[in-house]
Amino acid sequence: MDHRTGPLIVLEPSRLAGTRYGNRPTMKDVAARAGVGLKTVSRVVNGEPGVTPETERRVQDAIEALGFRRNDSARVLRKGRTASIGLVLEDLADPFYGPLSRAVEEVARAHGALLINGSSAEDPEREQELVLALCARRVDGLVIIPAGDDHRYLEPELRAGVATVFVDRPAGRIDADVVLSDNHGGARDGVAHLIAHGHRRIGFIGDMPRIHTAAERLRGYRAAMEDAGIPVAEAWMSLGATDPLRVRRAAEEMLSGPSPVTAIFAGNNRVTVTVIRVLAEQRRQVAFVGFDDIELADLLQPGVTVVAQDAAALGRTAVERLFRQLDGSLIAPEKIELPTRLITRGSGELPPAD
Amino acid sequence: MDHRTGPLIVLEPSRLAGTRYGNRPTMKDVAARAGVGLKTVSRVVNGEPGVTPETERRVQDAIEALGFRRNDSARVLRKGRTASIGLVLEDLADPFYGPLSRAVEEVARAHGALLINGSSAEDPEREQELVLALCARRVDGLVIIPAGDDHRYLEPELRAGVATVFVDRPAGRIDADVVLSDNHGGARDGVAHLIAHGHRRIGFIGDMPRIHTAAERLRGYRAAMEDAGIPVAEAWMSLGATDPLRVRRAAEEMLSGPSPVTAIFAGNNRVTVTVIRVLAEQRRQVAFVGFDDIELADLLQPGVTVVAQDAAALGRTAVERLFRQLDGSLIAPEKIELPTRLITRGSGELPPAD
DNA sequence: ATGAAAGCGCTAACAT
DNA sequence: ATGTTAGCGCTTTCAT
Repeated sequence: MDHRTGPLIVLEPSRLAGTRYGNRPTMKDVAARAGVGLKTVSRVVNGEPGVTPETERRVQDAIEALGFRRNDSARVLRKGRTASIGLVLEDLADPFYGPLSRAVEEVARAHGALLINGSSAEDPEREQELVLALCARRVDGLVIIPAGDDHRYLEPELRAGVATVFVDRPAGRIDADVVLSDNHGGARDGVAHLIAHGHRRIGFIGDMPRIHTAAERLRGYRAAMEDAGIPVAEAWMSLGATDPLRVRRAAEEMLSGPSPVTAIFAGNNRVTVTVIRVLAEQRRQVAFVGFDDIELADLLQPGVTVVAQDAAALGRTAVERLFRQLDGSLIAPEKIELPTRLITRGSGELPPAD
Repeated sequence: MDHRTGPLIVLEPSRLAGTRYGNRPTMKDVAARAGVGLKTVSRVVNGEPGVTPETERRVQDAIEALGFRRNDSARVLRKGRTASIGLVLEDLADPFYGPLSRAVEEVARAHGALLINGSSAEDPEREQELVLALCARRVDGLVIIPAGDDHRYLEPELRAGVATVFVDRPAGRIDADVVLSDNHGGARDGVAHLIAHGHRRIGFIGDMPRIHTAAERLRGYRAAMEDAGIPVAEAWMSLGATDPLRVRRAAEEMLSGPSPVTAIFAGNNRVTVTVIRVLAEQRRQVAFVGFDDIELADLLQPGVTVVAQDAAALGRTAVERLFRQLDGSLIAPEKIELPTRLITRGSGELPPAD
């Protein structure tokens, strides 16, 4: 993927045929009906002073009679601010992003801004497409959970003043605000927890290695193993897509053979749900720790020990920083790392089976 | 809440100070730099024919040199279509809405439209605020999971041609497209399932009665009981907020006393997670069926029997209908009801404890 | 207190 | 093949 401006027509109205706004009334229409000037209508609509109560009433009546609603497209064009921010994430349906989106929306709302939301489906080109479409709409700011690792295409936008914060994963090849979880430390703690409970043959199953969080968590795994002086076998590590088939195969492989792993560390919540299914089918007890908390983790037998990150805090921190960029109270880009928390529920405290 | 036009300033840019677009280059700037006319730039940017390759290259170079990005606000103002649709739901963080949002986004994307997303937090006023803000931005269409029960405030918008589809719950006091699950039938089937397994004292815990789905599911419960000739005690039914404390108390009450319920039917996924926790603490085995499927329901002991609805299909059906409204191939509003599916996993097949 | 005129950046319609 | 003009609906500026 290059970062040329390229064909600018990213998202086209396509089949959206039809009449312009279905002939909506404008301020001009309201003015005519109320027998006042256009500017007076504008004053009333925007609650500006300088209108007698009597005039105001006439205008309000006209507004209601016509079903007038201010056209914010025109307003935005004139004012230069859209009061909207864009959120680009990987998949709206992933439960990890639910609380994050909500946190972003809440803060945006508090600042009077709307949220435009899009999924990259973990595809760097689609991420770029989306981000540029949002920029074309002149969103005031962007919260990006990046799929790609080269964001130089954003340089003109940053220069033009689009507030931008990257979340969950760092920006690539540009200098920008970033809010992350302590992926390395969290994974290291989780694996160290397994080691402390007597495990030495520990498997790691994670997402695709090009994803920053996956790579960092793997590093954390390696660090914990090295700290304990345990040499890591290649067969204990499996990175790749998080679809159930791939993960299942990876887990089953680690659990078979002459010296199977006695514990598994899962790199994210999608991996966790599949690994737990596989472990439930095993005769032998296998210890487990997963990155990301999941709903009902406490009710499974055994309870699922996890390294939890605070998705809502990630979103909140990011968007708060974004609005501070917008009001000019922020100078240099920064990297913020939020701590993770080990929650012990049973699965991570099982002893080795052999 | 009235449905007057009211103060139109719903979401204001507030503290979003700053310069207009940070002085972004316009087509005029590009034209000047490339030494061509404004319209030629427009042609290049929009991939229209009638530009020699040589001229096109000059324009492209100028675009890159200046970091130009078309201002879609201006474009929208001229064209009358925003190529965006609004999705108003209850809570972005509720796992039920994840797949629904994603389905809406996917179809929107296929039609070249962006998604603007907002949560009503189950507050009718906030719903109206959001919807009207979206209308002011001239979204081409709205997908609404309504919190309120009076949508007459939308009449001017509908007349103006804003495509609108209600999902999960019906529209109130206006004639509009609606896509629902078969809440009544699903609940009736779920409760009948419990009855078939020998239960007679069955509790129902649901969401607030003013929410359509909650009321319908309660009706389904009553229907099943009546079909079986079982008189329903008031103490067996509890409707209210879905916060864990309220639900816990309701469940514990039904399970205590001289003749406790032997089975519980939960009205939605939020209720389910709490009731399952309560049941896990009971000495006695209590049968359970919940409305909405939940992740890992198959791995709990016993597996959780549910009446599943297809959230993605709800979203997809709704937004597809919306685009058919937009391209004019739709005439009268319709009510579409999608079937639910009973998934037996164990908890619903337990016999009565007494 | 009210209004007229200019112009935000783009596209449509019409020249050349 | 390319450019000119008008105007989308609003806000800004400046008169009255």
